[in-house]
Amino acid sequence: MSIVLLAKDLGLSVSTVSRALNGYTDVAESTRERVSARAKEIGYRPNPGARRLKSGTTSAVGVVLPAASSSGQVVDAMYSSLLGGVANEIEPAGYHLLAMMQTRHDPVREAAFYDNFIKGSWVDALLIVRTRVHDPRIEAARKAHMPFVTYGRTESKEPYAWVDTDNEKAFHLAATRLLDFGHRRIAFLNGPEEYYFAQLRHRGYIRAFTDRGLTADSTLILHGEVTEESGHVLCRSLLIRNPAPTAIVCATDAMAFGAIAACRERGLRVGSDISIIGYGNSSASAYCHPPLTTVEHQVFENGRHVGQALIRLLRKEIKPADVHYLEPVVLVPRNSDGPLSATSA
Amino acid sequence: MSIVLLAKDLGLSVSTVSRALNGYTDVAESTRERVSARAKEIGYRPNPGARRLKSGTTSAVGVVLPAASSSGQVVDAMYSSLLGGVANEIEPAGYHLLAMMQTRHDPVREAAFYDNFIKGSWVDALLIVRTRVHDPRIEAARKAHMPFVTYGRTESKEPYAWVDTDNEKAFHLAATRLLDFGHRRIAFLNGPEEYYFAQLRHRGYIRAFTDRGLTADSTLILHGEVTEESGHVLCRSLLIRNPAPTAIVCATDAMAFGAIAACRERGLRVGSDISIIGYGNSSASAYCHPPLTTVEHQVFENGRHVGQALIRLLRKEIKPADVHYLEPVVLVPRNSDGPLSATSA
DNA sequence: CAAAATTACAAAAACGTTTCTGTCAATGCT
DNA sequence: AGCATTGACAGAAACGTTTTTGTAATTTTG
Repeated sequence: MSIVLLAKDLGLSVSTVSRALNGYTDVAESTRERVSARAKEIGYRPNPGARRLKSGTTSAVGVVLPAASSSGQVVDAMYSSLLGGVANEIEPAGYHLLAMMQTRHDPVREAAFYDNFIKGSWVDALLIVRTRVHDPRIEAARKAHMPFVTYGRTESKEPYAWVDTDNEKAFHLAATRLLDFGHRRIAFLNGPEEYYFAQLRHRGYIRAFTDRGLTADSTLILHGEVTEESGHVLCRSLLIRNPAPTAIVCATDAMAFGAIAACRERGLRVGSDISIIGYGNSSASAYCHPPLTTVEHQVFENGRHVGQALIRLLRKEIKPADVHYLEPVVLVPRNSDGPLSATSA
Repeated sequence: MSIVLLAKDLGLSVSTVSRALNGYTDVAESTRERVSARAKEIGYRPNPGARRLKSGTTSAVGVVLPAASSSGQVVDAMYSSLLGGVANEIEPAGYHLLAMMQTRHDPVREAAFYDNFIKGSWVDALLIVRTRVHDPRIEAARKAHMPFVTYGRTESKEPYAWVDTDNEKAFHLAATRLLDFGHRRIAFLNGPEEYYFAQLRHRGYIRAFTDRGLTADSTLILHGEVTEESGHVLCRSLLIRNPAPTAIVCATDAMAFGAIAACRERGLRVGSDISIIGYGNSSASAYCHPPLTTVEHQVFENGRHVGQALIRLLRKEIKPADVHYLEPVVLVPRNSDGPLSATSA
């Protein structure tokens, strides 16, 4: 069912039908209605390939799914929600989401991958996730004049479009809460150093100490994957120290679960003997034992902001320098932390 | 950089260059090498839109992300892994993954959605997830001659391509283990009835009883979303009964976490006072308290099988009737279950 | 009222491929 | 030698749109 058949059926020229369907002003309102009515009737759908060839646009936004760990087998579960939020916003605007997979954690191949993808004109815009402190992907997209939004920020001289959560404030809040409880030996199970979010969280954690004239003990800051496994081994290494930390703030709820398990193995009661704060407010965090004090993080909602930004960028309603969304931070107090007890001090 | 520039550069005709690049036999081996060498040199990439228009193929596989709950805001975290596995397999073959979002849980709109998508020739093949007992999407894809693989099975007279986990065996195993422990009042927190996986799990659970001449108490079978929240409220409703169940098998680890929380609220020690078995072997299941007895479920790996099936289907190397992959079942015993204690009996 | 402007449509080129058909030389066969 | 076959390439149409340009008829303007 092509446009030429539709035109023939209507007794109009192909160009008029095309212009009618695409909202041009030089077609009479009456014929426009006649055209769209008949189009719907016989189920005409413009061929995306032809449209794409002619107009040079793809109606697609690209994203590459990063493997969560070095194993390359896992994808961070968070991306389900993020992509869901993005798709939710871009689809009403006629865009689809094209997902690729980054199988290996290899900077050289990554550059070639992105280059191939951008130059191949597969998508009209890009969503860049898991931003690193210095991220070459941003330069690559800018050079190719490909609109993009990053989820997470990066160090860049040029302005760019980003959506992010307030990592610094979140961990400032968490550490401050623990300091208020009287804790001083507060460990920090952070994510991999190369990611910018880890850097920002580090900054917030440090600032909580300096804000009250204290200095953080840098030996209590550990880096690792944001998984239960990693949280478990990292926390174990912390607990055999002397003196051991009296509180731990974790980069994700998953890490916190691992840490809680490690504490339990040592006979420590989480919430009284030791305090633990997570991040993400995952649904599990409300049902674990003890219920986890954590920081709200609405990934689906952030995805919606990304999608909106993408659309407005594609429509040139806004400049990259003007799209910044910083998710506000809310701490969710539960029972995994508390005042420094006499015993642990 | 189009093929005509490349042809001009090489002093060959466009058709010869095209045929050289696409592996036709009527081009000399020497020229083929010359062409591909020069193509790589000047960075020629066939325009996907043009190729798509001419050949009618899109190099894309479609999948629609179902909203997890009726709220329509959440996407099941499992899909990250599944899509990761799929992408991992189809990308080396030159295919991408096109993801859409099903915002509403509405059968009528769903049909229109799929119809629009299939007819619109956006993708070469489809991945259908969250199969229901009777699933109209399968008939729609078949009618449109669109190759497809389902993740999860359905009731269908005609053969079709599917990848699934052995739901029936998994819950037969879990229930049998609890029966072996001496439990008889074994509740089942199942997923929504409309999904076929729930039906199969039900069947396995029932068969565990009948296999040893027992009959399951149907009032102990509850249906709900596969979330912590749902597991929590369902389990609570179970525990106020008299007599209460002495064991619970859950459709997912998440449900089990909710159930564990409900038990703890009632002062029940999970693993001795009451037994709980989950499903999925999520990373959290190993670190919660008590560590959860569960059933292995490798979603990424299943995704890879889906991807392979899709590729072989697209290459017509195999017929839909011949692609069936049933993930083997392995029970992971941990500490959340145990023998029926004298007190609870 | 003639000229200019506007309205509503049509013709045709173009996007960059793929593939069908054609051609010419070289080779094989009887 | 004469004819059919094969090998290696070229020409040209076609895929289904969008968009530039063109052109009548109608309306507005001075």
